[in-house]
Amino acid sequence: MKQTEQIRSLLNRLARLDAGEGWAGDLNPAQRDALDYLARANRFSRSPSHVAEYLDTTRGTMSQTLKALVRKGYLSEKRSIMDKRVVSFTLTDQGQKATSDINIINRGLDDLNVSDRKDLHKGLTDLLESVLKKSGGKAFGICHTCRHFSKESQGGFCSLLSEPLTELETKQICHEQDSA
Amino acid sequence: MKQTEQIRSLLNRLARLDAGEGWAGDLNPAQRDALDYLARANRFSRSPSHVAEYLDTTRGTMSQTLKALVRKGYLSEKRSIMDKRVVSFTLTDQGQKATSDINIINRGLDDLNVSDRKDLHKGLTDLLESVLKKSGGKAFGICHTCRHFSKESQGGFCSLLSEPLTELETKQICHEQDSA
DNA sequence: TTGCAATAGTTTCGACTCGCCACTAATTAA
DNA sequence: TTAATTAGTGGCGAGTCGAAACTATTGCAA
Repeated sequence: MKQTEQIRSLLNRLARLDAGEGWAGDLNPAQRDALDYLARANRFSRSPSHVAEYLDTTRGTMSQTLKALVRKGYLSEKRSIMDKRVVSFTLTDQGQKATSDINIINRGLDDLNVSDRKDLHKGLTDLLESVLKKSGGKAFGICHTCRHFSKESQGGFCSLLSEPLTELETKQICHEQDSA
Repeated sequence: MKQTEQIRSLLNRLARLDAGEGWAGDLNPAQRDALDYLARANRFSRSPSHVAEYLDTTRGTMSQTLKALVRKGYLSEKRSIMDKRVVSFTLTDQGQKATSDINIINRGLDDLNVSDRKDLHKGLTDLLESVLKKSGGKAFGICHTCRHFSKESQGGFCSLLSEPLTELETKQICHEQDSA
């Protein structure tokens, strides 16, 4: 068996072990993935389309998942005033609380030493980058690593959207992020 | 965001990108995962229970998935004579053909250099080992790395099952595998 | 300005996974 | 010879999945 196939197999198996724990509470893995994304995305990146693209699924499927999360009280929904087609989601207190769970992958990573963990992080980051390049997918990187970002005394500024950014926002995921 | 959370997130995102491709043909990701496992498992490790445990799901769910794979012509089913409760699956020609697909993760890995790929492989292997230790899961490792295995001129021998093994079988996954 | 294409989101469809639980049949232990 | 265990199946309700049809809004261009 080729090494690349082994790596792919390991990746999938670890993700399945993670998903097996994703059923905690009344959430399923897909709902948990969506909630985790929304907890880390900035205010320009919280629409059904963005979550769908990040999680590599369709808008239709994601619409259902988000509807379930709203119904269960994890998210609240708001229509944009600027563009009345756009919807944006925010985590409720219950949603915030649900994102801080410790799971089996985190506990497993505690056993690795600092250097190995750093290597693993870099390896996965590099792999994701090359996969996204080949598939044409967006990076969904962190705001302050973007070529449209400029730092200011308090937070920063996005030259693409012409918007000032709070300190917190500069550390969140942006769907427009494009590495400097 | 903590580094362990970032790693978990990367793992899940890569697995989702892989799963997105898993819909190739008339198979869905769960069916493809089961088929991939069966293609690599030895003759003692091809029952619904084994696939279910490997993929961290229930026997009930797996029973359905395997039934779908038989119906679609990817697997054939055989009841054991020794223990009439036991069922074992074998890949048909169509099943064999379906396992050799190249996918986006493999293509992405081609961009990494040999050393980084080796590090990634080791990092994921170590992580899986420590996760399995914490969750009490079985390793499902390769036969010839097992403490019950002894090498012979042609293939080997399993002292646990008291069975001679062909050369090919010593390189397959065994549900009884326990590292030497 | 009207008229049409593009975009954002929703809904419905059929196939299927998922955990859970109840069930049957076969095997093993007491 | 019961009783417990093990292997597998089947059904339930919730929900994911891609695909496709649909509404509403926005943007663009003639």
